Amino acid sequence: MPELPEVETTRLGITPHLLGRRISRLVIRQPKLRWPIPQRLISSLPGQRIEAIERRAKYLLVHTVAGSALLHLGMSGSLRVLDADSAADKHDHYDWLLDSGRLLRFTDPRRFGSLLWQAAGTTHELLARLGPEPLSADFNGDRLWRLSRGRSAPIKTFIMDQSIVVGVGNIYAAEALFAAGIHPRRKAGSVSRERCQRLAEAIKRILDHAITRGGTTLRDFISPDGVPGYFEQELYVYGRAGEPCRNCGSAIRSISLGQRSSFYCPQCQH
DNA sequence: ACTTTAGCCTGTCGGC
DNA sequence: TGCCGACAGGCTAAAG
Repeated sequence: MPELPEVETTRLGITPHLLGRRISRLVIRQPKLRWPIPQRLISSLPGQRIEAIERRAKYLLVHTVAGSALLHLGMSGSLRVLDADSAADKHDHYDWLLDSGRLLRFTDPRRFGSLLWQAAGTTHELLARLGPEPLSADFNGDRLWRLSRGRSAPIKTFIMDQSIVVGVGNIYAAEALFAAGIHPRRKAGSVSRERCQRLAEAIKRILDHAITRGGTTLRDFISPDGVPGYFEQELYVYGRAGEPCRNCGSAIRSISLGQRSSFYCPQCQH
């Protein structure tokens, strides 16, 4: 479910409920997520006060003086803030009880999400090799062009590589390539400097816009406030196989790249 | 050094 | 109605 805009929407939704609150207790019903919830977190987090909430790639970092909890939503995860007496459902894997009388609850049917611990002053291994944030100045067309030289991987696979740029998942990769007029299967190394520029700009514009629209609602994405995202209505190619291109009317095609479905317009993308 | 594949899980949907 | 395979928004680790 969640790509960068959904994670950012989640961050914005939970922050006012969490900031400055103390975590009184953890309730863990299912410790086996993408990785097991570390014992270090279980012993360190209770009693801590939440100092800040940051997003890095698709991770949410909840900072305390002892260290930071890293929360990842995986494919199907979501976070909500509820009253402390709210009954837990089948896929509600952990709760953080807060001193406000509310709780932060993680729900994730597929259990690809994670809850990890980063001790104060250290960087978790999973964050250590991440590429730049797509919305930062560190990520730009020149960098994309430079890193892609000599690379034979499809450009779509390339921009979904978290060491190149973070936060670009299947939906937004497809949309950005459409906006830049680039065929998803084109070798990354054969994309010109000018088109790398356009692609980087498209990634920024589309992600930024999706955040302002509250993320994309597909299947069951609901922001922490219960408001669905509205970006779905603005998709040009993702999930539109056989439907007419909004630009030229050609039928949108679907192909498989690296076991992920990819959508593109055969007329507008080369 | 890069690219590809397998795998972590469950739910849903379409076809028969 | 039920069974079965295909597929789903992420990402890492291992294999090639």
